[in-house]
Amino acid sequence: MNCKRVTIQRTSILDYLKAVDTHPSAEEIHKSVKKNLPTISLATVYRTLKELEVCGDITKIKVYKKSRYDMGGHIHPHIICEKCNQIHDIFQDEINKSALDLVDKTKFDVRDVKIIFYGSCRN
Amino acid sequence: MNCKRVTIQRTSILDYLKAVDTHPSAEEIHKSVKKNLPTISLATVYRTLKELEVCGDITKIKVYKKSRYDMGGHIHPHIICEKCNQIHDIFQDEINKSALDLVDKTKFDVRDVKIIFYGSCRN
DNA sequence: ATCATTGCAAAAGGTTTGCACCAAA
DNA sequence: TTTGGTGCAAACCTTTTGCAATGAT
Repeated sequence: MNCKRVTIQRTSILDYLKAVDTHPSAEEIHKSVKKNLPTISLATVYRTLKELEVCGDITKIKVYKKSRYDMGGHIHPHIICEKCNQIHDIFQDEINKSALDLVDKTKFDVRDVKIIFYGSCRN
Repeated sequence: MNCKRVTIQRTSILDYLKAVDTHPSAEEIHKSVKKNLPTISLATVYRTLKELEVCGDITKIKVYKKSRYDMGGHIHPHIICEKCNQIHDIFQDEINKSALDLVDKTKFDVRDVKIIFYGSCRN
């Protein structure tokens, strides 16, 4: 972590994010981390998540009103299932690449793409 | 409009959205429509926008905390300029199409894609 | 006359912030 | 010791909602 100080709160949050392959919300993260660190506050979770996002270590995905966080190693598209209300990762790099290739780079300096599909998974 | 009743509020909002080629927020829409219809409330703007979105007539784009609305005829990618903080339309249909072609449709029933580029425009 | 729509004000709900205290360096 | 991090509670801000009044059909 490229923070100035390594605290138990920060390492706990990061450990949790590393361990999990879902896309938890701040509240879910808070609830889980609290099990081993009962005094941690939601505010700290938000502050840490913001840092991690700015550093590019995690991706924030807005679903309805809540933000969900993804610590998947590299940027990839997601699909939001409107039936089960879950976020699924799509590990097809070509999608991101082809979008980046196609966009008109004479008009824009592109830094990042977020691609979100909406539909339903076949669970 | 496929609403049950045609009111001056609804037609005003729709007329405004049709006239404009930017991506106004609910507040901006409210402010503009108010000029000719001083009593219209923000709540009505939100209620109307929600209807239009459900009907598929407009697209909602979240930027930071606010929602912005796009009534562009068909779905297309957007780029959010991190310098001027504006949303620009990208009219390159191939981007959406290639994303839709690439995503694994054996696992998902895809209804819609939202593609947002982040970067800067060359203004 | 009916009942969807409106305006108002209050509530909701996720996220941020001020501040005093605490702890990593 | 210094100064960044934390917890708490209050504030924020956009969006939603309950309700009585209004107006389209």
